[in-house]
Amino acid sequence: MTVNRDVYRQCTNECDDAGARMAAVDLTTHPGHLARRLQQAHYLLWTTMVSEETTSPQYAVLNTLVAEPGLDQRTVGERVGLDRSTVAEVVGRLDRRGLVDKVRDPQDGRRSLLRPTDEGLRVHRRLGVRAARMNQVFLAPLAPDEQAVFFDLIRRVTDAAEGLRHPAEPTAAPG
Amino acid sequence: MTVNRDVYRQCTNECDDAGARMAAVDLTTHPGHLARRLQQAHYLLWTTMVSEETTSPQYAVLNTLVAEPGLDQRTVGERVGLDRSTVAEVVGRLDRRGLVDKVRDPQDGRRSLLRPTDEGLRVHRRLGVRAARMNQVFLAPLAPDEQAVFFDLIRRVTDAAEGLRHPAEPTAAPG
DNA sequence: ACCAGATAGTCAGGGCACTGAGTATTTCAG
DNA sequence: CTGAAATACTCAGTGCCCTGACTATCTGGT
Repeated sequence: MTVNRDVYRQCTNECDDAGARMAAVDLTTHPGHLARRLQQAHYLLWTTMVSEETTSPQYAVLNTLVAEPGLDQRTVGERVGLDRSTVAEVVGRLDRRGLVDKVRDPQDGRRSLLRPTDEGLRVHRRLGVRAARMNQVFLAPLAPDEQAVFFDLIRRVTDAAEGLRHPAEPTAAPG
Repeated sequence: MTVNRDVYRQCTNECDDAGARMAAVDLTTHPGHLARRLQQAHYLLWTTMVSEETTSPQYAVLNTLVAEPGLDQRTVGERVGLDRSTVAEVVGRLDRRGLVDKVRDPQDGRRSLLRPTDEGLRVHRRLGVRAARMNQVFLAPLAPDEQAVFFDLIRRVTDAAEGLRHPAEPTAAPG
């Protein structure tokens, strides 16, 4: 009765009635928005429960180098899911703080070979304990079986999306 | 037989055998790492399928202003989950591109009141369609019931983590 | 009317993340 | 052996994201 299409057309700026609202979307059904919120929530918890100076990506890089000392930057990026530029920044910070050792590969002058220093190993060990604790708190709202589902669903979505970027690795000739 | 503890202690830098590996963790069991990967995967898909110039956070802000024109920055940040500084940046960009209108509140000189421009409404409408398509692609690896679980789990973890930051809003005196 | 505290926004600074251009090095075809 | 392509890295530019310090404004108690 009171609200018809003409009113809807007019009220662009003045009123904030059902007309304007109808055009908007519920962000809580947008996975990207949820992913960002999740990531932020984690960031916050990390800085309070794990470390203020060593960030989660830095720990990821350090962890990779503990697992496989002597990796070059490109491979590290592959392992943790970062592009060359970002890896360079993160490694640069770790290097400046004396947590990793960065040397030119004598065999291949393009590469920088990375390995954790003793201090890097110590930091890695210390943060590992704290990170485990933080993960427990972070995942506390989920039952154990839900946590498994949580991991599975996120991994599947992420892997599929990344697959869209790197279509058909040349393992064999496509049909 | 071949590998014992002594070897483990020595090989800090030279070899990358089981000893070093044992100290490292599997990042795929770290929710924070998965969250970051998920967010990046989404970012990538957004820029290719939705828009190169308007980012997902920008769309989130725009969408909020379409739903509730006349909001101030602080409230927008509350809605989309961003702090004041980030909101200021995002709004600044939207303003510079003429997608939102930013005026001083005559009633309260501290506030900036925001509303989408006509161009902002057009962009919002166009991106909404594309975003919906993108979400379908993004969530395609999950069955419909899994998608519901996906949303539910992420929301619960995120809400709980944010609850840790804002403990006990003063709605009533705690026990 | 006044001043202390709360509130909204800005700014500086640090870190993550990407693209695209440019450099150095290696590799491989001819 | 030589030049083109591939590769590893760096650098510039843009944008998101936070904290902490600062400014301007408003509010409430005296």
